Amino acid sequence: MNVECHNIIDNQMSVFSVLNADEKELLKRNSTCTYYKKNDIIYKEGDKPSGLICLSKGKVKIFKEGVGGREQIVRMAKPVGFIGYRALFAEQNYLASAEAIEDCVICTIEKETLFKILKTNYDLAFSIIRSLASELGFSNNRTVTLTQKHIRGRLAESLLFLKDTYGLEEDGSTIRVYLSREDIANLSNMTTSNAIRTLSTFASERIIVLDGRKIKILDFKGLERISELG
Amino acid sequence: MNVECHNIIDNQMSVFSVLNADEKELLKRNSTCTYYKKNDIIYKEGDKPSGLICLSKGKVKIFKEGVGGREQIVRMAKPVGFIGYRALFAEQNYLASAEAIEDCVICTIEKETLFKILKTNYDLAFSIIRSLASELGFSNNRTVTLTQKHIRGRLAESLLFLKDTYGLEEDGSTIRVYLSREDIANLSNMTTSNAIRTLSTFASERIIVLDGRKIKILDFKGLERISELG
DNA sequence: ACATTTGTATGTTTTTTAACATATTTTTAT
DNA sequence: ATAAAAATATGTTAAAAAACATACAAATGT
Repeated sequence: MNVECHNIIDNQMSVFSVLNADEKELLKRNSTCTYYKKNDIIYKEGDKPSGLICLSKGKVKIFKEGVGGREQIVRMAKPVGFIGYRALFAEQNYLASAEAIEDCVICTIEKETLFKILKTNYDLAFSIIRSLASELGFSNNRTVTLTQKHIRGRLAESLLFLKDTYGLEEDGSTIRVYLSREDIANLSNMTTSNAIRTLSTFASERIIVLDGRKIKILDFKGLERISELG
Repeated sequence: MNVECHNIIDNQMSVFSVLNADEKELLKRNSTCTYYKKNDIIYKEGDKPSGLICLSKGKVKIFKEGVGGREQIVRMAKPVGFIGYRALFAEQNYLASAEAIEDCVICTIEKETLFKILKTNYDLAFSIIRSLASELGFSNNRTVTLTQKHIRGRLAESLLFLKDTYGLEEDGSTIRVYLSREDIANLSNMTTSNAIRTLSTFASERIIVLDGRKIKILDFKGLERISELG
C-alpha cells in the first residue's frame, strides 16, 4: 500500500496535474512509500539518487558538511515538496544530506519511470527548469547574505526565512517549526553559542519571545530592519 | 550581419546540435549580435531578460550587490557559454549583474523563439535542466566554502577555480584571466587589502608568482592543500 | 608632460566572532 | 526514580578579518 504516493500524484495542485491517467498510473506503480522518524537520515552526501523523493508529511533539513565537519543547512523542505532532485537531474551523487526534523512520510518515484514521462511532457520539464532556476537564485542570495551580513542580520533573516517557509501557528506569531539552537546556528552560519546569545538578545529587545523551541515573533518590522541592515 | 550568432548555433558541440536545420534557421533569424568593451555592463540586477545571452568571445563576471554595495562575484563566464539564463528560465528579473572583464561578443537569442523551440525539444530542455542543477550544486558548495574557510583557504580555492574555469597559458602555469585585486577579493569574500596581502604571502611562500595581474601557479598541490584545509 | 585618478601595497587599530570554560536545565535511557 | 547525556545559557579569552591610514605605482585624460 502506498496511498500517500497516490495522493501526491493525483493532487490537482502538483506538477503531475499535467499528466494523463495512464501516465499517473505508471508513476504510481513505480513509487514506494517510506516512513522516517525524527532525526532519521533520508540520504547522505555521496549517495546515489534512486528516484524523485517527495516529502508528503513532516519537515526535512538539507545540509552540507564543511570545514571540520561543521554543518551548513542549505535548504529546509516542507510538504508537499521534492527533495534531492538537484542531484537526480544533474545526474550526480548527492552533494548534501537530508535529515528528518519531524516524523516524515516520503514517496519515492523510481528514476527511469520519471525520466520516461519527462521525455514526453514539456510542462513537467519546464516546471523542473523553473524550480531549479528559482532555487539557484535563492542559493546565490544566501551566499551573499551569509557572507556579508553580521550575526544579528543573519539570524533575523533566518527567522524570517523560517516564517516564510513554514508559516505561523494560529496565534499569528509563533513560527511553525521547532528547531534546536544548533540547527538555527547551522542555518545562519554561526556557532550554537552565538545563536543562543543572539536569540536571547532579540528576546530582551522584545523582538521575539522564546518558550523552549517555540519562537514567537513580536516585531516583524523590527526583524526585517535588522535583516536588511545586515 | 550576425555571423557570430550563426557560428554558435551551428556549432557541433553546442546544445543546439540536437536541432534540425529549420529550427536552427529560425533561431538565427531571431538572434542579434552585440559587442561590449571591457568594463561594459551587459545587464543589471533588476533588468528583465529579453532572451538567451550567449557569450561568443571574451570573459564576463556575474555579481551581486550586497550589504553596503559590497560586491560578491557568483559566477565567471567564458566562451562559448550562456549568461543570465537563470533569470530567463525562472521567469524573473535578473538577481545579479553581468559585466565584461574583457572585450566581448555576445549573441542574444530572442526569448519567445527559444521557448517555442524548447517546447518540442526534450534534449534541449534536459540540457538546461542539467546545467541549472550543476550550477545549483556549485552555488551550494560556494556558500559553504565562502562562509567556512579562512582567508587563505578562500583565496586558494578562488585561484584554483579561476584555473579550472579559464585554464592556463602556454607556459602551463599562468592563469588565463587577468583580474584586478578587487575582483579577486569580490570573488573570494574578502576586502581588497586582504586579497593583496594574502596574494603577497602566497608569493613569498613560493606558491605563486605575481607579475602585475598575471598569476603564475608554482605549487598546485600546495594551493590544493591550503584550499582543503580551510 | 603633467595632473588626476585608479590600483596596489603594507602597517596599525578595532570590531566581530569563534573558541573555550562552566553552569544549569531538560531530555533520555535504564 | 535516578543517572547520564544532551541541550541551553552565559561569561571570558583569543583569533580572525575588517576598517582605517598612508604611501607609492601605474594608468588615464587633458
